[in-house]
Amino acid sequence: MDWSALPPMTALRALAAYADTGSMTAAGARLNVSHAAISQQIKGLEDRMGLSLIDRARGKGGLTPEGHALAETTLDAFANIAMLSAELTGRDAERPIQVSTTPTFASSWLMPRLAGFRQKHPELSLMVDPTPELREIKPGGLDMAVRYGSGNWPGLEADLIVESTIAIVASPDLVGTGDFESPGDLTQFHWLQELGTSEASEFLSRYGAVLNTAKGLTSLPGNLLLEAARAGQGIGVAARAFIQPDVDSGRLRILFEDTRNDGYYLVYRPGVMRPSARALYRWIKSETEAEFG
Amino acid sequence: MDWSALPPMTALRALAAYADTGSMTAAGARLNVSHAAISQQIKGLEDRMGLSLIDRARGKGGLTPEGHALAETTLDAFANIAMLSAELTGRDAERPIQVSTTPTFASSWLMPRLAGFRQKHPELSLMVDPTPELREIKPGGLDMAVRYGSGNWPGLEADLIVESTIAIVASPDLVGTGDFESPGDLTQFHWLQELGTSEASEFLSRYGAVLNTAKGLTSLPGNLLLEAARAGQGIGVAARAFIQPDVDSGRLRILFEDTRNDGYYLVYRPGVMRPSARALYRWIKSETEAEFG
DNA sequence: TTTGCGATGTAAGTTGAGGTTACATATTGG
DNA sequence: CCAATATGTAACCTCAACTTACATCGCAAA
Repeated sequence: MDWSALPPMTALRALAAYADTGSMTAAGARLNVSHAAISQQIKGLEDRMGLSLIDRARGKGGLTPEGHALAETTLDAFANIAMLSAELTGRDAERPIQVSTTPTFASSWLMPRLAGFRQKHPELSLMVDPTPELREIKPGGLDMAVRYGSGNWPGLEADLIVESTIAIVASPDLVGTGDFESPGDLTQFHWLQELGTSEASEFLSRYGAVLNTAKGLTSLPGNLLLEAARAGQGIGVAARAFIQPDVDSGRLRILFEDTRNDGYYLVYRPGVMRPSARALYRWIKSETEAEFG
Repeated sequence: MDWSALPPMTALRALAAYADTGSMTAAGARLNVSHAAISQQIKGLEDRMGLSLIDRARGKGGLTPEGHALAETTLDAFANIAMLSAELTGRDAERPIQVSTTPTFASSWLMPRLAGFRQKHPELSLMVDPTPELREIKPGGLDMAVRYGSGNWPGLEADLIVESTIAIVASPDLVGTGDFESPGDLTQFHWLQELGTSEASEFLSRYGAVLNTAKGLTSLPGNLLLEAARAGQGIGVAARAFIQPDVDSGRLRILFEDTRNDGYYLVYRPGVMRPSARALYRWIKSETEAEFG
């Protein structure tokens, strides 16, 4: 790392503020300095780098592509630092814990038990975001996420909390009690597909190549899929761990089971976790250990 | 963005240099300041944040977890800025263009045509890195990458350059000329698996669940897979686009073809691209357009 | 066209953050 | 126990980054 290549931070800050506000005067106000300071800083930066950063021809607020790129990168870099430092100093203690989970995990596991966490930590507030895709986990944003997979998320820590294969299930009312040779034999039935979540979608999208002669396919959110399968409306693909009650009671049969033993992981950034998030982390770990471990 | 929450940059720089070198004296030397300056900056930062960043109990170079986290984030943030600014000022004009591609694309498409690029731009130097995993594309590192997928890489631009499905292929000498109902019917043959690259590995890892009763499976790099398949050593999984010659000449038969129409994408960061990289970008686009588009 | 106003550029002077030097105070290995 | 080496602290210094003041520009209303 060549520190001497770094432009002065004050100048970058001025540029970022200018990009953000669209005017020197406003940028000055934002940073609690005069407009002249902004003007001088930006000019100094342009001199130093030997290229123009703001586009003086157009109406106000114009940046050249280079200026825009530099402002973006700067803003991003500074924001990361600001968020982390807010976390470390505890200035964000009251900010809600933010967790993203797959819809299935949220409805099948988390929601039923949330009251227990609330009771244990009444002072903490929590935001649960059940979305298919994993968004970025970073200081100031998501604290952690629950994802289905093999535990390999580059740059992130991942603790296995619930081991579970993927199972192909159906109501006995639909498929009877006989055996099937391969998933291909099930093409005579209607299929239920989960809307793009990590548990089943890849599995299905691959089998889809084989099953595309099927009798049709309904896509619906994960929490409704099991209900539909129980009602005999089709063949469903679901995480094994959350259908045991249905199997025990005979409402669902497991027709095939993936041999790969993936599972639900608690995913988070390496390093220090803020206290409120750590409380949730410990609670999820102990609850799942008590239940599955 | 709350600018007032930002710690002073000089203090962060001092901390990062300390983390990097493991000593105040060395950090001072690195930044061309005295050791006392480092000491004062770090102490000031600790005061301001209200927590200790360096671990004075242990042997030298010790950072607390908080200090470590802050130093990491700072280093990353500064490095991004430094790299971008080097690009913008053209100070890295002579640095080689760095491209990462999948092994298959590198051996089947890029390598045979590289001489053409060298001839057109003799002054540019190029580093091709054929690796399965997509590493981070950022200023100062990778300029662009060629990946197989559906074109959805969050935060990155991706231009489709070669459309291609995934095909299951084999030599007629091995499987004869008859038809097969489903991939499951091929379990009687030996399979050739590509070593964890994006083209075929996910496809295969899913079918693996069905095919795990197979007669065995050989894993080998992508460029050798086709040779082995031609020689009748097993069933192979490969990108459709690069086996046309083999199909035409009768060396390989296509047994199944994925219905999903993914392809090879040229992946890069949004924003300005440095001139040398832009030259390669344009060359790849025009070559692939002439050939496939 | 003139007038007025808001934004930006430039010059000159001021100030405190960030440096220095100097010295005191650990810590370590021979 | 004594160099030798690293870190903490104090007192002072200096210039980068600011301010204020004024010139300039573009534009819209009179």
